Amino acid sequence: MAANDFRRRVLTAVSRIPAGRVATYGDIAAAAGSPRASRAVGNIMRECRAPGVPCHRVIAAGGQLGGYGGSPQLKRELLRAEGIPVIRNRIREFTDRRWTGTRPKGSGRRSKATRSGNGDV
DNA sequence: CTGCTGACTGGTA
DNA sequence: GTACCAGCCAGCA
Repeated sequence: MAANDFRRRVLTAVSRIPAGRVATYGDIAAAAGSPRASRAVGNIMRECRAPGVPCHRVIAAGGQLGGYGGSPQLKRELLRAEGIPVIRNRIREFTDRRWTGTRPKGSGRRSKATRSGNGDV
């Protein structure tokens, strides 16, 4: 089943995040093949059993830090140490630093309809 | 802009 | 089939 497979994709996607950049759970989920599985990604990240997976580089959407097992503030320091200034609970220039995995950043950005029946999928 | 609430989804155990 | 989770988005104050 994809249980192990999905997890592996998520871990791989996270490990692909270059230093100095950040990705959101949603981006990781999308990179894993399920753009709506952001929650599931968070679940997997929490276990964080795989090495080489900088879960601290994975943050919530909007540039928010999101959570972190044990020490959320540690995450903030780690990001800051990588060259990512964090103000309060948000990443500075987040939109410019967010790494989507393989998607250009200058692309769309909520234009209209997104949640309503848009005949997508 | 910031903060909180509410309703939703997707995957794991 | 149920419960759990480190989210995401939209709306409101």
